[in-house]
Amino acid sequence: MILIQTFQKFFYQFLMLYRPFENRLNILLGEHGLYRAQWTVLYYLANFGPSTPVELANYQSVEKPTMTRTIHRLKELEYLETIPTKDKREKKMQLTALGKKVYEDVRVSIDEFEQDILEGISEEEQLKAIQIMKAIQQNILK
Amino acid sequence: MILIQTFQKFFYQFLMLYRPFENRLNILLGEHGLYRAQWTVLYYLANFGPSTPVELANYQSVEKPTMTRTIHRLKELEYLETIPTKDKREKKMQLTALGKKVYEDVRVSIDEFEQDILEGISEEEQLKAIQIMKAIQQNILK
DNA sequence: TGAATTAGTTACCGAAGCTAACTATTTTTC
DNA sequence: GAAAAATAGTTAGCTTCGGTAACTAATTCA
Repeated sequence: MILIQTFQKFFYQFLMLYRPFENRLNILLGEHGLYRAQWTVLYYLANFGPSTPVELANYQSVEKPTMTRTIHRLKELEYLETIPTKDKREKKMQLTALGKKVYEDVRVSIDEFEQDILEGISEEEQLKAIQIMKAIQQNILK
Repeated sequence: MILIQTFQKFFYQFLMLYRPFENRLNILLGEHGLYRAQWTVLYYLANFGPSTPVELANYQSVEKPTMTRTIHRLKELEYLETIPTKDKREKKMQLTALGKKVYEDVRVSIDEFEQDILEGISEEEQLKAIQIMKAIQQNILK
């Protein structure tokens, strides 16, 4: 008789939630010509202000070349622009006016989607879950 | 003044946890010559018993061709075998003895990893989080 | 029994990870 | 202050793992 342990179930459920979430997210973003990786960059810049590729890459746990590519696509779309800094190696990025507008537009659809699938989960529960996920993330990164 | 709403934070944190988790998982699995997609199939068969590719694909929210490929790789490794059924279209899969052994071996490493990164999260909190993730998954799939 | 459905496959494409190796700056060290 | 080390970013090339379209073989339905 095999007993599935709680911690095993936890991560299995985590993976099982990720796939359908990303699927629906990509369909939604696709309507605006965007993908998940691009969206997370827009989100970061909109909420945390101008950043360099290295900051973005570290924050999102991807390698620099991955971030370079994502940023170049967003630049082609003219959603991002570089702002000069003292350090000439750095390329600090910020949203253009167009980028901000697109972010706000997409935000409306995503809000609707996210609120919809959080149906039945109280704000208190959401906050608790955020706290747990943050703690795990920190355990992984430390 | 912009206020980030709780539901936005929830999914942002969800995505932020996924990347480093998958990174570490893939490194761990890599030591055993496996990848995430393969691992989730082994997990399913070990815990839920023999299944068809369609069952696996539906359960994991991927398309049939994606599952075909993952299964073929696991078959090349001789971790899976087909068991005959009445319906000759079906290819019901189960773990071979080798597959079971590999699953158990990898399970030990993964257990250690998962318990490690759940440090500080009580079982009660884990159960609550599982329940929340399941509810969201069902909201997405319905 | 003929039509529709279902299981599985093949071929092909794309997003988004990765490493290795490079250039151009900046910082550190002696 | 010059040489060495470190850091930011890029390019090239690879892999995993998603997807769709189109197909065959078997089963179910009308």
